[in-house]
Amino acid sequence: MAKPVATVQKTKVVFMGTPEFACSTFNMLLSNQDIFEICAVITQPDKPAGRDMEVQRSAVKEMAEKHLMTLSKVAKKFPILTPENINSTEALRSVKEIMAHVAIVVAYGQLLSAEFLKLFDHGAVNVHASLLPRWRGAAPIQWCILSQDSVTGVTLQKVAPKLDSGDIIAQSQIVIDESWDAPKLYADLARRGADLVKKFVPEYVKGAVKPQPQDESLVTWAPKIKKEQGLIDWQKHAKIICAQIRALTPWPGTWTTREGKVVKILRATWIQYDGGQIGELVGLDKMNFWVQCGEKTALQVSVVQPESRSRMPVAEYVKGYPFKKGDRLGT
RNA sequence: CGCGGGGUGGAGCAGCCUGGUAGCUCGUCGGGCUCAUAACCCGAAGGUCGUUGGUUCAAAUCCAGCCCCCGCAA
Repeated sequence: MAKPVATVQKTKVVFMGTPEFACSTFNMLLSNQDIFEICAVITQPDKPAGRDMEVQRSAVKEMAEKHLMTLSKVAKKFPILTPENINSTEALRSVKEIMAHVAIVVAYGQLLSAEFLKLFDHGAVNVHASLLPRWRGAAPIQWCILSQDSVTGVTLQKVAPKLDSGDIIAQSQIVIDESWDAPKLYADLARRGADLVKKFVPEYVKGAVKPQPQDESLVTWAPKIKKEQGLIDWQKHAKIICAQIRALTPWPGTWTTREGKVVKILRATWIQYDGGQIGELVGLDKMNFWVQCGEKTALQVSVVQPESRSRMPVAEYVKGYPFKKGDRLGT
């Protein structure tokens, strides 16, 4: 019954990734070591982060170290590399010694030079959280939701020196609606990305799939999100504000101000309404409050987070921070 | 020692600066009103004020340490 595993040619890979998003693919590699031989893991160096600036390791490094600890002393282990600059001559030299077939890159966090890509027989492949050529760049998931796209997906591309411009090996599509927020889409695309890697990387290495070039006329960009993008502009259509709330969670969040203090809005829907000034509180009940937005719409808010406080339903928020009709937000 | 905000009956807050009866909006329980109510009226229960120690005749309130939560920054 058992397959003669030893006769199967394993794909020798170097895995490169950093945050949570990369862990799905990494985990897939760990549990498919009959197909993939993990020669090394490369991730971003530990950095001070969080409150008190404690040094923290990346999600991938944490997972890798936990995995290594479960192995017996004689088991074959892979090294974890955390170069400050992956393109430095020093880093290039140590990666070259690994002699892997291909690098699998998922949200690694550093651009890869042409020199680096030459270190592998088949270069590097990358999981990107959009349907390239749409949303090249650092924050495809957020921009996709901000733009209210109805279809998105994940792309497996051959890494080119120019960011996200590589030939497409495979894609997986998904239809999304207003029920999708960034964390949900992250989780879904991470899983789909892992599936693509499992299915297509061995094929690609064998030369069984021919990567297709991207249509440069359809390129759009998804630059890194800036904190200021979370500030609500009440002039906008409430639908756009809803998209903003779904796209920018959990970071940087979407907020307005009330009497000089920040109030994050964590959950909201919208309605047609025209009866107040922009940013004015136009309605209030036990569970929600409504704020006048642009284009005859209003935002119906149900969950908020006041400055220095935890998130809470509006039902509780209004007990401690009483509202009355006509109050203004965002001033 | 990166910066700042906060921990007060079951929930959300005020009170702290200018020490000395525990307050507000709700919820809960009992009663009333109503065809009815997440409505209204009457009444009641429920709090070691995060924790440890200090100052004081007296600490939620002032001082020091510790624990936990939140935001900024990365």
